[in-house]
Amino acid sequence: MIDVVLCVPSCEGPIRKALEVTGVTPAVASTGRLAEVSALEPAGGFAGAVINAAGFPFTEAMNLCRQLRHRSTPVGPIILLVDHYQLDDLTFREDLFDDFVVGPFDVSELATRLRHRLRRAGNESVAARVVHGDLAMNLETYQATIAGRVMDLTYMEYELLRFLATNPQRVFTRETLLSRVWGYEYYGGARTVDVHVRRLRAKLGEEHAHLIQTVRSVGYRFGVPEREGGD
Amino acid sequence: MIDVVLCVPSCEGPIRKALEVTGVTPAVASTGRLAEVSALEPAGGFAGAVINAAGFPFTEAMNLCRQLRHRSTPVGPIILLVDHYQLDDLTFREDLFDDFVVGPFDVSELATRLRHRLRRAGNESVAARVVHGDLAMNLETYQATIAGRVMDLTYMEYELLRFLATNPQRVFTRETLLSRVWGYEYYGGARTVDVHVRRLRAKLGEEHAHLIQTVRSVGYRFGVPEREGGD
DNA sequence: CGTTGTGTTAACCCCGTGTGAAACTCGTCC
DNA sequence: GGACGAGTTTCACACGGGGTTAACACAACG
Repeated sequence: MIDVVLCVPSCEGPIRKALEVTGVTPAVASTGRLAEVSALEPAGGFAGAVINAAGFPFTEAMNLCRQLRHRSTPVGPIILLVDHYQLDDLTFREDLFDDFVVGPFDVSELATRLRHRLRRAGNESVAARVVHGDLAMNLETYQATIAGRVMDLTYMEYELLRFLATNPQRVFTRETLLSRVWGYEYYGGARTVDVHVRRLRAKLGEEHAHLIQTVRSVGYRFGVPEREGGD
Repeated sequence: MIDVVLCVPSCEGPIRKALEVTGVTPAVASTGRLAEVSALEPAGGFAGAVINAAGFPFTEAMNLCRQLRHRSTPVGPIILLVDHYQLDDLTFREDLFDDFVVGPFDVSELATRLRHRLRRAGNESVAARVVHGDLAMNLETYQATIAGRVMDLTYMEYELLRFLATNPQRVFTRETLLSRVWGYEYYGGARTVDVHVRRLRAKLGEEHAHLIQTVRSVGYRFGVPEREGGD
């Protein structure tokens, strides 16, 4: 399951970067009205919220915090982005938020705080992922699932599939794959790639084997087959 | 009653100012040895701790955090002072501290965080137990049980198992484990991890040995090898 | 002193990986 | 259309390197 973090009123620059690094998906609510927020909410609720009180009337931000806290389905940790001059306003409002960052916002600090709060809230599944159709690869657990079934991949198989899946629809020659997946100074036969593709297709299973397509006399491509000539 | 906050290794400049503003009394421990710390402790225990990891060997600071957390009379919130380049080192150590400030240290931010954590203290508690399947670890008494049976773990075994169990499903390289569990940079000796894993597996017993899985040419992972949240 | 915990070294074992050859498929040329 | 060849799939096997294991060295502690 992918964690969704509420962002108000926007998710630009360092904020988006920090969310990416942490491995969570932003849901942007520009106004911060409860109705708008609720419409964005995933089934399991938000994993957390990042509220930029610096680009927002401060009392509105506080109201939003209060409302989020009082909902029936509770939101995860609330992180406030504030300017330095707003620090005093936080006093006696400690219960409305869980952490805060002082601008100018730094990507690593923001990411560290996000991770800190999410993990302290018992959220284990903060992890970078590659998801493409029925295929999901968790980069931190080294596990890949196809249509929910765990694939038991070896190291090289995993690396190859990861490379292909992170560049869907693109065709790679065997030489490119060898240099990018195996290493730049790898010296070996091009047949190696074929065999690994074959093993991957076998583990993907009959119905998903076509996810890796052969482009004759060129190389291999990952993704659902497209119509020829449309690309 | 006056709140006393432990300060390591010193309490100068903005730190002292922030403590004054917040209205708490500092107790300075220059070395951070547990004996020195205990001598300073007031009857009711420390209200919190401010540990300057920037002016301190980082792993020593982490060890101090760990020891403070494991004491019978618990310390209040632990706030870490770090330099920007140390942010990455905080990952996977989220349980050891409650908040942090990135240098150069600003008086108002530090004071705000102190106040925030002190007022929130009691509301949130660090899990004193780690439970994962048949494994239960009591972080205060250093006891671990597997399927009800007490495991007689040594310090390092316990720390390694705790680290793995608090980050289930995630794969760690031997280097990461060495730096995060052992705490210092290691020269050679990656086999050390293997041996400790082997000893842990032996103490887990035949039927639970698989709780620590080997991910070939990557590292080790804790957890049941079942399907993950892929859908 | 013995005991216990911890890290190192080296032998052993096994799995993943790469390779060559055979079988097969597809496109092309006569 | 059939023959041919280039490209691809499939298979079996050998090798090497990573992992496991046991035994040892050494420090800390009583």
